[in-house]
Amino acid sequence: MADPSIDAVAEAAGVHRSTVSRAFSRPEAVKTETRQHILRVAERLGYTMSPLAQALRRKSSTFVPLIVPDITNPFFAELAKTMTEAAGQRGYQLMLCVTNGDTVQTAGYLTAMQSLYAPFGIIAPSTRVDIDTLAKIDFGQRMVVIDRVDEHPAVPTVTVDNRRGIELAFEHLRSLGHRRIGYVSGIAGTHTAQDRMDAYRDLADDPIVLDSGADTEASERAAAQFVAMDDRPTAIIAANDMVAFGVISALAAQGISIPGDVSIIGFDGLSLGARSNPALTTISQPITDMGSIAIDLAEKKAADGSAGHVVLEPELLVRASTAGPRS
Amino acid sequence: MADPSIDAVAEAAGVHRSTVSRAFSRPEAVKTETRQHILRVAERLGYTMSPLAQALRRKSSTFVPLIVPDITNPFFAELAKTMTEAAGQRGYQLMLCVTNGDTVQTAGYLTAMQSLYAPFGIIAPSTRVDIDTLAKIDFGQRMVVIDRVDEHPAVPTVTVDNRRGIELAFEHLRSLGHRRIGYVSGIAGTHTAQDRMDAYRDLADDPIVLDSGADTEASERAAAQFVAMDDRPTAIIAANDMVAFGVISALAAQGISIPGDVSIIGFDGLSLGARSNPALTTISQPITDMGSIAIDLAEKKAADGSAGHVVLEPELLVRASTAGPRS
DNA sequence: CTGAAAGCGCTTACAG
DNA sequence: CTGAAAGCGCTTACAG
Repeated sequence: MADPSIDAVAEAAGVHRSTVSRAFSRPEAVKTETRQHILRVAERLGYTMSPLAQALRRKSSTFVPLIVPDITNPFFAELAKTMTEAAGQRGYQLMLCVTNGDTVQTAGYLTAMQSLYAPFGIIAPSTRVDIDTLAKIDFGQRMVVIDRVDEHPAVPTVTVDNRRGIELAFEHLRSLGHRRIGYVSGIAGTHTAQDRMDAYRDLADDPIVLDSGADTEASERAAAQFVAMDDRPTAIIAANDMVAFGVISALAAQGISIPGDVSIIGFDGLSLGARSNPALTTISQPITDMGSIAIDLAEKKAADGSAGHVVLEPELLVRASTAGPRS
Repeated sequence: MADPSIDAVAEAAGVHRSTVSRAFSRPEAVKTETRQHILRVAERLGYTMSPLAQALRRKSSTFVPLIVPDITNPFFAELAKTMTEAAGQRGYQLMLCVTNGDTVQTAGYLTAMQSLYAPFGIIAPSTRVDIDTLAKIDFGQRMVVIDRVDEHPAVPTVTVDNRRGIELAFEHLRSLGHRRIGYVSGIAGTHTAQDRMDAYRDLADDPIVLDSGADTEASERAAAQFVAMDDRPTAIIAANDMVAFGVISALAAQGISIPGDVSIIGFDGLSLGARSNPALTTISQPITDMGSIAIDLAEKKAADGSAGHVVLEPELLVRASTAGPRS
């Protein structure tokens, strides 16, 4: 049997469909008695309102897209999880859009969400979007991005203080006694990656940047490079946890022991780090906060046009991949 | 400016809106000349059809839900990725629904998708749904599940041959010279988990089942148990890759070397296994095929009511976590 | 406080 | 091959 429509409820309750509509969306505009009667009838009939019809009529829906480049990357998966919850609590339906780094795909999602009357959208960091073309499409004006966006101050953003994170990593490593501290970066091109790298270069006494990239081979290159060095660093800061995992795997395959021969610290605070070998010491980002803050910023912009820029504090999370240098 | 509607295109092209509609959805029903003119005008105006209005009118949409318990689990993330692609190629829009194991949430998604006129849906393995209540709701009749569902042969399913996978693991380990082969399982309760465990018990000469569960602590318990044994197994089969990672981490923390002291083989074939320490030997599932097959099954059922049951072949993927036993 | 009417953007028999 | 009409399930000024 088909779902009952608003007219079916109206008829069964002996009122006009506009009254049924009000009973749900503006309860204070309907006499209590009438409303309760309607609600009861609706309940009995198993009525649920069609979000489609509602969105079409209102020209606004509760679908909010989260655009990520790759859901297979645990960082985005964790972000998606927390954002799904944050969105749900506020009455939105998060729609996960995976672009695989394809700019055309991204544009496609944007126009699709526009036709779905999404109130706003969230763009995850390192999603390749041309912010300028974004500015051209109407829906583009309603995106908040989880990254820095210097050129367009009107775009709300939420980020972690990457410089502070790298600083925490140095503090931890130095307090352990390390002096020669290297760095391995992931894919270049995002602000986040850039900020971490810049912070490393500023803060290192003697910067040693190993070969980088996000694929497994890049990790192997970095490991090979490390092994070939005369004066190896005693500790390595990885641009993010996934890079750290890759480097640890490649280094261990070359017989290097962690943290015995070299300490490694990651960045992101993935829960996966708890079950890696060794458990990963890392700089953790408050991913959970990011989700709700992103939504807050979007709502705030919709309300008064203001573009907030929130910067969150990272934290040191000590596990087992760092120790004092071999004496 | 608002998106142009079908009427705007019709007016600009000097035809009736029904003709515009046909030009898109039943091109062969419109004179070539007229159609090309309409398409040109639509293009110029930047017209995109409203999926909302279309679904409402047709009472059918292209939204297909993929219901997963936890997107943070890399297996589901990989499944989501491949399914997104498979769906996209066939003109569907995959909507990822994360339940966090909550049955009420799941039911909510189901009714939501029903009101969105989803043609069908996919349920990932180990998603806790009461198949019987599923049978009651209308949309429930149009789900395909990626797991075994013995009680309801009318539900299309796609699975990997779990028994064969465990067999492959034994073959690999035995050919390496292992005789005492243990097992660590994940969360119990799914058919998949059950099938793998049953296969292990059948195939082992002398079953040794370590403490199990999916959390980090369970891994630690399993490791502690292993360390305390007088006659330790020389190899361990883990019910899935995530469990393998956890056990390796916990074992290594106790000073056990892998594969030196004990070989470990996983099950799933996550790409993450390539960057674990050591890189994980595993039984890989054809996750990519699962996505497109699930959709095929759904379409087939919609077409002729038949419920297909596809069983896929697993493969041995040798990496670095297995080796011969210490002699 | 409630009803009647118009309309959101589309599709699809039905005529012609 | 094309147009005119009805209608999908809702909402929201406008009357009363």
